[in-house]
Amino acid sequence: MGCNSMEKISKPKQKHRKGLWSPEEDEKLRNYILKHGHGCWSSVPINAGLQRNGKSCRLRWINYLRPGLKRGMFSAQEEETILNLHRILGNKWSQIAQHLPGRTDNEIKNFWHSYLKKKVAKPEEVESFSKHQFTNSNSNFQEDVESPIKLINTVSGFHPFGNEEGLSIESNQLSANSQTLLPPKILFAEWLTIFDSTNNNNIDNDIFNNGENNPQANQFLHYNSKDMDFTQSMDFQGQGFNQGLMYNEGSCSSEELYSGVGSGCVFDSQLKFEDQTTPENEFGDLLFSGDNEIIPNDFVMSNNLRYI
DNA sequence: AAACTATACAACCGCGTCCAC
DNA sequence: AGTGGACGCGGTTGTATAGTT
Repeated sequence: MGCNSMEKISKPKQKHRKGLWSPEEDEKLRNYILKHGHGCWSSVPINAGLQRNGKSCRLRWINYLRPGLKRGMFSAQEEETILNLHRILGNKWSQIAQHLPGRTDNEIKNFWHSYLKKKVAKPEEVESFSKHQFTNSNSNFQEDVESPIKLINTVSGFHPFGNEEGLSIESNQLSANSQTLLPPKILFAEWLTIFDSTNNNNIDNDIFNNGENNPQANQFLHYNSKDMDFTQSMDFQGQGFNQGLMYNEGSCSSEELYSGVGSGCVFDSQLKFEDQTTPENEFGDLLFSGDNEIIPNDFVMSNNLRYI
């Protein structure tokens, strides 16, 4: 899956290093992926000159090296988001992480085990929180909540469907199929840097032109970042679509993107939507709601997926 | 100062799923 | 249809550091 035959061949057996990553290893991995993309993870350590297995490289990249990650303390809002989503979804850390831009599932999981779990275990400490969030705090939340989408909106400020009336889910469906609660998951089939809104340079233009004239840009077009989803890269807090889609604010040149130091980058891609019983077009409306039309109006619909 | 304990978080492991062959 | 490899997820372990005795 995801590896072509050329990438699968000639993998020498070697003893893989384990344990903490050194700064040198981080540097090798970062440089390699920013330059070539990860492609087939099992080939990454070989090509990058690392004595690790592909799985370890993938984890290190996703949880630590990937651009756009937040570090440091969780905010009160993030904490509330995790608590509420955990009530609905349980230990679905990856799904919870989709609502927390810049946070990884591993980070959220650790935060839960080290802090939130204990907090929830002490009812007096969460009582005020529960009363604040839900009008009827003395009974089962899953039976009381009137709209799961409203809940998600409340806790994360995220309005995936434009209006909550667009989705009606009976409350007793919550535990039966928590998948239906999620906003449409949008995956980057290919992670592309498109442009620096203030500084169109040659690389950017070449990328615009599908990398035809620039090998480096062409390589970049093959960057496979299907790990990223749109909720992690889009800023829903009100900034324009022409800025801050990846890092929430500002913009960055492609050099900054390559080096991972930019304060904000704009992505476009062959965006792929996972339709999770959402009404059609409503999320599309959201994507069109900015000053700049970033999504061409040519959705390709299938049973389960929406492609742009 | 040393030993011990608690905590946070990075990383590993096993399993389920997907996909190419 | 069966098989094997790769990926992604969640549970668990390992390790570094801070705090306490």
